[in-house]
Amino acid sequence: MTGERILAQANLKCTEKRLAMLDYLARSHHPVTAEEVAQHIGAAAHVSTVYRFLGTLVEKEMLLREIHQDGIAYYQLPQSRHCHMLTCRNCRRSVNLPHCPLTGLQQQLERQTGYHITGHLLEFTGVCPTCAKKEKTEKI
Amino acid sequence: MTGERILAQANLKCTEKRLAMLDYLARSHHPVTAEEVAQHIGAAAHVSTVYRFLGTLVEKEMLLREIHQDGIAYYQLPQSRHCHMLTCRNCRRSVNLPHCPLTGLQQQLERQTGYHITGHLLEFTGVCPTCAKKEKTEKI
DNA sequence: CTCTAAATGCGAATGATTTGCGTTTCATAT
DNA sequence: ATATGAAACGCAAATCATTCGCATTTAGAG
Repeated sequence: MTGERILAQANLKCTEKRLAMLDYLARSHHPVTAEEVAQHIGAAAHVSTVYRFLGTLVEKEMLLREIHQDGIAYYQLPQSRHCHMLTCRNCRRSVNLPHCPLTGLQQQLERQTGYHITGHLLEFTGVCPTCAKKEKTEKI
Repeated sequence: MTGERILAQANLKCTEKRLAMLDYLARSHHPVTAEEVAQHIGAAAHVSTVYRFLGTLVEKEMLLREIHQDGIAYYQLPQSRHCHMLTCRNCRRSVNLPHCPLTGLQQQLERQTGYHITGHLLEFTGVCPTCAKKEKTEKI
């Protein structure tokens, strides 16, 4: 969906900065931080502007926000296929799971609990092969 | 496991405050915040002391820390069966999943990525039946 | 009992995020 | 095209959980 369309649907004014932010979000195929958004858009925007805009979209349920285990909020446009991450606790490098393994479970859970489930967070933590090798070397 | 035993195994000195903290953790059958620990122990301890002690235990992998979607760290002693939560975004009331559905997936993921996976976080967000009813009423 | 390393308290520092407010810009009606 | 009110923006100060530095106290080995 194009940035103009998203803004119209959200009933928000169309500005250069907002289009740039949406463009960056659409381009990123993984969750990104507000800081990253602020840095990677051509039209420089103040961090507070970025936070405010992203927050507004989240309120309108047109953007997903998840707080990862590093304590930082990551944002992503809701795509047909969202993904989850496996992050190295040492170097923070992460790989994505190819697809979300929870869709079926979520439906089952809704039936069992009566909750209307609006989202979920799944994050794996571990040690990547490179760091595992390093740690082994250092211990000798 | 008793508090004395945990401290001995962690190679940490045995103090009144630490025993109180461990006691509280053992008594809580759900993840708790550092703030809660500080408030609910008889022997008053400074927050920084609580944070330091909990942090030390986490480092030694004798305590689990997970950052929830409210951005706050929750701690729990590792039990034979850990669980995950489904939290109402409105009233914060939560129900537990009966068991962790990720064990198999995690092993498969280790094979595929070469990462050594040390933990995971799974958290569902939704609206509980009570709040759903309320929201519907308010909209009329 | 003595002595040292570890534990504690306190306050200041940190870092992501939010907020208040004055200024600028969008977009709608004239 | 222009005026105008509302929304967006920039900036700096506030917030809040968490961490850190340092001086003081205490556990527990010898």
